Amino acid sequence: MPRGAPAGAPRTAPNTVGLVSTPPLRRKRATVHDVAVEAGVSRGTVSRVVNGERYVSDEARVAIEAAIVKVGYVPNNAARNLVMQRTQAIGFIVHEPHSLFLEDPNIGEILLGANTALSDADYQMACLIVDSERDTDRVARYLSGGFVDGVIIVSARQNDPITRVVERLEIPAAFVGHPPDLARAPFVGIDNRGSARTITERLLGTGRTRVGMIAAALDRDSGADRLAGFTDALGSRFDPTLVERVPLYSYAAGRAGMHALLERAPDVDGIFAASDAVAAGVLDALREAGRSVPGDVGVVGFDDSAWAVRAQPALSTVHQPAEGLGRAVAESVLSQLRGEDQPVGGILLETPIVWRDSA
Amino acid sequence: MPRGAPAGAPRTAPNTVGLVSTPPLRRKRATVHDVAVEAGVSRGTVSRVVNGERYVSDEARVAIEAAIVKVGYVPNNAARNLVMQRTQAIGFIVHEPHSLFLEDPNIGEILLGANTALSDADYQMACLIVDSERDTDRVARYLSGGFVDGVIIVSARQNDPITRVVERLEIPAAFVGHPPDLARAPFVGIDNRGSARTITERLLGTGRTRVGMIAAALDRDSGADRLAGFTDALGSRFDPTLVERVPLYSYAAGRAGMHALLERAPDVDGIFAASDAVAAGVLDALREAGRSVPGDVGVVGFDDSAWAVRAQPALSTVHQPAEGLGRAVAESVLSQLRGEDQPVGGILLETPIVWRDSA
DNA sequence: TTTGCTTCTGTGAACGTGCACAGGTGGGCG
DNA sequence: CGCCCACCTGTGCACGTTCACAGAAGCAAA
Repeated sequence: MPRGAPAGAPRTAPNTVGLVSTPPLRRKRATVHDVAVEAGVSRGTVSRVVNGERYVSDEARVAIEAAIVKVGYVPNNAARNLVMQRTQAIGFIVHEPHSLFLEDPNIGEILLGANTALSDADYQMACLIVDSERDTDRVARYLSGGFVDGVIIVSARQNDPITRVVERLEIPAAFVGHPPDLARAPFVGIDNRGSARTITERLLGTGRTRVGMIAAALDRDSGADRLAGFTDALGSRFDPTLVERVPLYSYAAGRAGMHALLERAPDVDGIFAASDAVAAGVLDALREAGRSVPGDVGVVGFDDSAWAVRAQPALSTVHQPAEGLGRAVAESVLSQLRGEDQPVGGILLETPIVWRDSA
Repeated sequence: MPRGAPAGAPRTAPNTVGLVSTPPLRRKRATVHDVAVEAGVSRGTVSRVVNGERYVSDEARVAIEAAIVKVGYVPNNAARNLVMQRTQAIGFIVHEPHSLFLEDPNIGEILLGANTALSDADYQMACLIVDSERDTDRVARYLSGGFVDGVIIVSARQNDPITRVVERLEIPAAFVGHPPDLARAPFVGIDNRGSARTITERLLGTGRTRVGMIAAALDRDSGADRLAGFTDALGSRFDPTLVERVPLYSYAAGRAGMHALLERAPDVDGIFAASDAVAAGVLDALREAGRSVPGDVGVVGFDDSAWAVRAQPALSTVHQPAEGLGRAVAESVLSQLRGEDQPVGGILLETPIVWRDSA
């Protein structure tokens, strides 16, 4: 990528030197033509230098590079986009209510990671947050309008109308998390099932014998996979009565779920919570029931979010590399744009376990 | 006059009819020219209809509108931006470490609000997160490159180099929070001082006699103003030994600060924490020191973030209309772009007090 | 009839790029 | 010498839009 170096000397007006005072309006930006005149070459040669093509003499190259810094040339994106038939923008689609967008720390980190990768590649990120039905229409129209070259989709639902639009338009796309109804779309994610199995095994390793789970969001692949991993780890010791299902990855759901589970199985001595927020609710429920953690009950969470360090005691949990996910999903879209063929089956990132005080 | 437009018949490819099967590549988007042909008018008239200008006959208008939906015309942004000399993008600059960007709930909400207002006005938002020195250079170069028509700046520091660049380039800009070194820049914010005074008065109204403050981020106007409001409320009763200063609006800083304050003044019975995150740290520190809340000590926070409802007990706090701030700051930039003159002195939004259980 | 004004329409010229193509040089090889 | 090829350069066109301008039609007033 050519980087326009910051201008050194201030430019004088290109037109005739005269007495007419230049009005202090918008000073015009230097174009490739100005650079060509300054360097004594043609537009085409400047273009070749700017885009790093072959077949330019060293003499011309140094003259042009000097001219570029002298006139302070920066390529005009609109003109370039027009002729190249692209927009140099990637849509970042989040299909969540606004409130969850804020409460879920992962989304913010994914956004950050994606933004970093995109801006490194001189792409812009267009945030499209889908909350209401109205938003769905708006985003669908936006996508059809060709305002973006590709899209990143976070937390798509089953039968998501947005996914349909993307599919129909054949826009390069990549998902965070596995979209169940689109087998062929590239995605990045973590091994929810394997990670859940591993941390459950660690929890079992502390000598617990009655280990239960607060399972959440079973309509998502992440929720279902975490439950599956839990089941894997327990093997023949698995007891379905020790699993409490709650709808959302939330503090409130975790607290309510734990109360319900304690009612049913007071002898439980270990809990795998489907997320850190759920685990925070579990901790409070246990405290309200007079159980100590990790003395009476060991608790582990999932995500390694701000909840984890903030909880009391601090949570043992699975670290989710959210920023890395964002970076990876952006790279995937960028790679498609470059016309490279994609790895089948998606990419799974590592999820180290962080062991703290709660188990 | 639409002269015998072949309405109805499907359009064949413009090139020679032959046996060469059209490759299933990118289908070309309809242009203003296609619409003109379809409606039997000229490009200029179509342009006038699209941009809602005067001097178009009703006859032509309906024909063009029908043609637009028929061929599925969407204006090409790159072409429009090229000729209009604009980018239709607004930079959203956050000068914070990545970690704080995530921990501070306000920033996410401000982003959301700004994004809503911007996309309603058909503007794109380009997120520019300044963390390292390297980022500063990158963003400065980006701004100089003319990639945005205006900027929104969140939490600028004193002597911020980014602010300098914006100033020099004379890009339309608006700040969230008052930038101390730029008297003339439009900004939106809240009345930190007044709000701090009000909630401190409420706290005093519960009968507390030894009320202290954990003051944070005194290098920002928000931090300094909150301390000033606290001082205002106490008047002659103000005791400087009851103020503990911490660097950041963070949980950890709040907890450490409260421990330090308790060491110095064990008889404190009320605390105004500079933010909810700080207040959450204060609550934990008090619990660790064996004090009950609100029994022994009343605690109030600031922000009404997710921390507030999540804390135990739930925090009494000042509600910060973060989404509204985002919307307002975006409107300010948009208004400048329209060439309207700006209200001097900035805009302050209302900050209702939310009274919960912690005081 | 001429003149002037308003309303409406079409046309050519930008805007700043990238790319295809033509053309020019010089050297190696038959 | 003639030919081909690799290297280098300049020119014209296209991308899709907006805008300024010219011009036509209709009408009212001189």
